[in-house]
Parts: sequence; C-alpha cells; structure tokens
Amino acid sequence: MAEKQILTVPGVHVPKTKVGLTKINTLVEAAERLFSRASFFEVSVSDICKEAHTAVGTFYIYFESKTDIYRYLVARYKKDIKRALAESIAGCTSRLEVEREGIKCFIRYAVADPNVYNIVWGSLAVERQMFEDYYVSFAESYARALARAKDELKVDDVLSTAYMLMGITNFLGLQAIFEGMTDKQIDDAIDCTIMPILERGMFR
Amino acid sequence: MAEKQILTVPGVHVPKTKVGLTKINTLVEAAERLFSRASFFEVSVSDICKEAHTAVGTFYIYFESKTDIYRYLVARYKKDIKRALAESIAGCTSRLEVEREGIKCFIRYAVADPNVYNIVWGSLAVERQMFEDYYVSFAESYARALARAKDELKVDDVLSTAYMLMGITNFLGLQAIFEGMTDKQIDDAIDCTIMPILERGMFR
DNA sequence: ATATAACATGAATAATGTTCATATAATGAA
DNA sequence: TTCATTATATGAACATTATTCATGTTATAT
Repeated sequence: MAEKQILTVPGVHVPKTKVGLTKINTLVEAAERLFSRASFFEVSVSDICKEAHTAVGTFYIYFESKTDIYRYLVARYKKDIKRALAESIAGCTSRLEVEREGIKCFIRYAVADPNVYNIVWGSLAVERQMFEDYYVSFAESYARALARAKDELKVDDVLSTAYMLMGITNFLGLQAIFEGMTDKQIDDAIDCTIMPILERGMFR
Repeated sequence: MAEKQILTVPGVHVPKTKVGLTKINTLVEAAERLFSRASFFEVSVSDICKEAHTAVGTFYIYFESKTDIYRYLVARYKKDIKRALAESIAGCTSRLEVEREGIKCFIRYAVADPNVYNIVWGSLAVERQMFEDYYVSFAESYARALARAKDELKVDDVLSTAYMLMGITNFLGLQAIFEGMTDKQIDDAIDCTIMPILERGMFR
C-alpha cells in the first residue's frame, strides 16, 4: 500500500506538481497510520497534519474535508484488495479453486492488516453511502464472475450467492483477527470446515 | 424496543427514582431516533438533549460519556435480537429448521430496522472493543447451540461454522436492505438459494 | 525573465464533548 | 411533621474540534 499514483476520488484534489504529489502521499500515509490505531473520529485533522509535518491549511488544499481523506483510503483499500485477490487466483483452473484461494487470500490480508475492517466497515459510520457503494459494487462484480462459471455451480441466484460468500469471507476474517489465527489455522478452517460445506452445497 | 427496565451497562448510571427512570428512557429514545438518521459522530450530545427537552448537564448524570449512551443502545439491540431469534425458532423441531427460521428472522428484523447495522457495526468506529465483544459472545453462544445439535451436522469446527453462518445472515441482511427486498423476496432467496446450499453442505 | 498557477501557512471562527458551581425535588428517619 | 441527605436539574464556561481565509512562497511554462 505505498503506490505513488493518486486515485481519482470525489473531494480529493489531484496535485499538479511533483512537490504536491509527495505532500498528498505524506498526508495519506500519516492518516493511514493514525486510523490504524484509532477511529476516524478519534483522529483529528491536526493530528494528521502533525504526523505529516504539515500545516492544517495545506490539508485542505488536497482534501475538501476530513471525510474525503477517509474516502480516499477506502478507495485505496478496495483497489488493493481486488489486486491481491486477482493475484491469488491467477493460477486456478476451476471455480472451486478460485473460491478457496480467494477466501484464504482475503483472510490472510485481513489478519496482516486488520485496518481493512476499521476503514471499510468504519465507513458505515463516516458516510453510509460510501459503505453501500463499496459492497454493492463488490457484490455485482462477484456475481458476474459466478455467472460466468454457472456450469460448475448448483445455484440460480448468483447475486444472493455472492453476498453469501462475501459474508462467509468477511466473518471468518473477523474470527481470524479476534483469535489471532496463524496461516495454518486459517488453512485448516477453510480446507476442513468451510470448503467441504461449499463443495457439497454449491458445486456440481 | 420500548421497555422500561434499565440494562446494567458500564458507564450508565441506573436512576434511583421514578423521575430518573423516566428521564433516562427519554434520553435513550431521543438518542435512538437521532442515531437512526445520522451516525454517532454527526449527532451531538446537545442534539440528543434538545430532542429530549433536557439540559446537557442532566445527560451526564446518567451517562459518563456520549460513548456510553451508544454502548447502552448496542446492549439493547443485542438483547432484542436474541429475543426475536428465540421467539422465531420456538416451534422448530430440527436444527435445519432453526437455521432457516433464524436467518429469515434476522433479515426481516434488519429490513424493518436497518438501524441494527448502523448501531452494531457502527460500534467498530465508536469503540473497537464494543464491536469485538458483541460478535465474540454472539459467536460463542451460536457455536454452543451448534455443538448441541452435532448429530444432525456434517461439521467438526462449530466455532468457524458459527462465524460462517453469522456472515451469511449479516450479508444477506445487507443485500435485503440495499435492494429493499420484500418478505417474499427474502423467503425466496433463503429457501431457493441459501438453504439448499446449507442443507447439502452441512446437514446429515 | 517573469507572469501565472500551484502550494504553504497558522491565526481566527463556530461548533463540539465535558465539567462544574449552584439549584430544586424527592426520600426516609426522628 | 421536620429536616438532613440523597437524587435530579441546570446552562454558562472550557478545551478541543473541523474548516476558512488572508497572506505568503515556490514551481512552471512561455
């Protein structure tokens, strides 16, 4: 999570010089560090500016509001999670494998950086629409992928199935974080408990 | 959600007179109304007090902080959800039926009062520990119930299974809210898509 | 070289969560 | 009843917040 490319996000002003690019990245990284230890509302704009060695006024050159730097972080996580998932399923030859690797990948990601939940789920408290947009668009692309593999599946409603699978993945991620599960424990839970249920239940 | 009994919750001072009991309930109901329209951080203590026709100082007689009235609402929802679930599964004669009715009950509850997510998931942003306590204790009692029905099940790790089922329920609830699903559409999704998967996957 | 756009600053403003000194109302023992 | 004690009520005062703005400095392109 340290790319230099600035994402296009409403309320975020893309800098036009190299200096500005460095500055906005400094602010984003400072915000990310602080939000990983405390919630959106416990972190003040002046905290972020102190952490980034920047004046408060400068913050508002790049972000129209405190909510907008949060929006930016949500967008960054979404992109990074999709990238991690795409990488993890690259070599898979069946939808069953894709599901198994996708679930494992997400849970490992979440354990390595539990901030995913703070940021993404926290968006519900920051701005409801941000949260809804995130999951609606995630579910839709998930459902399209399932539809493409329909001949391997025993399901008709791919959208509900997508929400079901997202729910399983997200809540097992929670369990893994709560219990501080190791990679081996994660693999065990997925291979021995979850995947057998899905294999019998939704695959031909 | 309008009982008079005050729950025992840290940071909440149980009133000792009838007058105090009325006052704290007025404050709680005012807070609940406001939090259903806006997030924890968009609602100020003085908003709550205005809505309850009460002075700010009075608020702090009953709640040590703004977080504590939120903690109280989370506790109230937890109790009420458990009550609704217990009622809905009262007549069930198998674990399969219990799961089906439980999922439907929760989703109907969530559609009727989407505030559940705002309050319970929002607690992640208000105070991480509140959120973790909620789900850890929910998962543990779910797992105990599954363990009692183990002879009907094809699973060994009941705790991971509990998290899986909680994930399915919660995310289908989200879908139902996002899409404004009717009771019939909810029943269809559960009966035709989700339950067949679970029936083949995790039941003997 | 210089005009223009981009970037940087921190004091000022209105609004926030919480405290406090002060007041009234309810309770229970004599 | 009397009166001492506890419970409840108040809103001005305080420190901190998100955001704005007038005033700079720096970078870029012609």
